[in-house]
Amino acid sequence: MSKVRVRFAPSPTGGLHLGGVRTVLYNYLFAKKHGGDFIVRVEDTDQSRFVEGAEEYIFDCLKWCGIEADESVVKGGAYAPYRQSERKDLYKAYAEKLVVDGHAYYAFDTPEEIEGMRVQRKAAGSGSLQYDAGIRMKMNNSLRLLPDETAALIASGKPYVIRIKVEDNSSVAFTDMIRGEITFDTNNVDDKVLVKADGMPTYHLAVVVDDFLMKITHAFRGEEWLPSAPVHILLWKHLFGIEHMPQWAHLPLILKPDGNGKLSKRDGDRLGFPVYAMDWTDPKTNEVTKGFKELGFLPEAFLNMLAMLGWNPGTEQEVFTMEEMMEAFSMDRVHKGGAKFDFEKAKWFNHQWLQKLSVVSYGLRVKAILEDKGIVITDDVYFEKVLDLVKERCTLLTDFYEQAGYFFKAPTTWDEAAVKPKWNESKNDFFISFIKKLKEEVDFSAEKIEIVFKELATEKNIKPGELQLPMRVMLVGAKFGPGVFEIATIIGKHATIERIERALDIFK
RNA sequence: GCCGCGUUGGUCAAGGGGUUAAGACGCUUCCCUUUCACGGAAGAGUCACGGGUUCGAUUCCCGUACGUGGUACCA
Repeated sequence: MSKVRVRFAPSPTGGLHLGGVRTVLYNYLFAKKHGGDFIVRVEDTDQSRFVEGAEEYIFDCLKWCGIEADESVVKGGAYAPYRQSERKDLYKAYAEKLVVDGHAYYAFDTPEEIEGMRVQRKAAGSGSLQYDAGIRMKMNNSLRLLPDETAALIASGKPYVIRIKVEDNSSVAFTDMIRGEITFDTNNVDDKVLVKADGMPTYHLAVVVDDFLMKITHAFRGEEWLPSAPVHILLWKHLFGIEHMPQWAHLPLILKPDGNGKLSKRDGDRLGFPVYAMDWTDPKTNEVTKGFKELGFLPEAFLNMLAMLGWNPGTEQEVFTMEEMMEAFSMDRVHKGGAKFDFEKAKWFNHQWLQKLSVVSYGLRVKAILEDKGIVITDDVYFEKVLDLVKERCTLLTDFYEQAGYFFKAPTTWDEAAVKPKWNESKNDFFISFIKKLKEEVDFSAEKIEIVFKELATEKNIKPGELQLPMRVMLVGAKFGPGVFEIATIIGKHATIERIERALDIFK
């Protein structure tokens, strides 16, 4: 068997959606598992939808995911160029060949004429509104026109498209790696446009030509392409021979968590979770759409979560490294049905991965986030102590700031509602005495502080429990976080005393 | 409308003619913790429906329902 070659073929029209990343992943896993090549080909044949910066953004996302293409517009390769707009002239020749062989034809119909045909067919009660065998001999195309007329029309500069001629009363079948045998009746397949009036190929022609030229062996794409598969198969048959066609797999869709339908960017905005891999700024409106990266996801967790959304190894393992995924992945274990996206589960994956991270790696990532918030780490020993204590409390990288911010900045607001209602003179006394004792204390370990605290509480005849919450609020500002005495020992004697004194002013 | 694809707890899912129908997320309760998380334990919750085939169907077949995708000179 020839070397496995797969491709991801995005259109540079905006942010990179979850489903797109998953398609990348499955392609990549499959390629690497079989020692093959992963190619990224940019499908920019629709100039009207082209968005500035989208292509670069897609590659940034891949980079963040740690996925590098073996061949692409940035990397180059033996089959360059990898941008379809730069391959424009190539496609036309294949379409012309199809015309010569009788598998395609020139069509001069204007959009209005086509629309008119649809209205008429509908009025006549036809089930089909397609441009197909049932109607094409009534349309303005080279099938109906005399050769001279066609030639004259083309020579006159009349805009035209090239359409595939789909034979009726036939069937086309192929084997999908996920779904098995799929058959289509050609009566339901219309004469799709292959070359547009502007000379650009449509997706249908371009994928087939490029997959052939780039020697693609396996083609994986979203399920939304299934209905147009017969067109592609027919093209393969007419142009290159069905035996050279790649093996297809149509991946299940990722659905919105609530209600019905495919997950869209709008669902993320509405339900408060990201849909794009990274922040995407629309160049026209400057509107920013949140990405998983900026929200505090680890790429490993993001990919892991995506892998499990539609694929399952059949074991109980859920947390996978890229290497483990490559090992375990197989296309026949990909689900047929779409899966609803669950942000809670996504966060669970991130938590798992965060805990797997080494202190060094965790620290590096967290530092960057803190710096964005204006906290610069100067004391690494101190930082590591904090990290060790707070590490497991974070689900997202960005949680670290709220979970540990008080280690770097004294609180400026306090949860007074949690303290004041039960605050009294004797508690105030306790803390004043406590400060005194702390000042004398040389051993400022958590254990020692706790002993001092509890002894003093007993002496003053107050339950330690009633004092711990106020103490926590004094040090943290709120009622969360690790053990109070551990916090105290880390921030140190000076800061502990200072924070208690400060809060005492507020509480009284 | 027409065509394609799909349907195991709320969600992701394993399984597959005879099982107490895995596991995970979420949820509830308890333990840990005089905070909040984490962690540990327990619990509730399911084979869309109707016909076949079969000794037996959640599993196979056929319908129905529902969902989803396509039906563009978009990808």
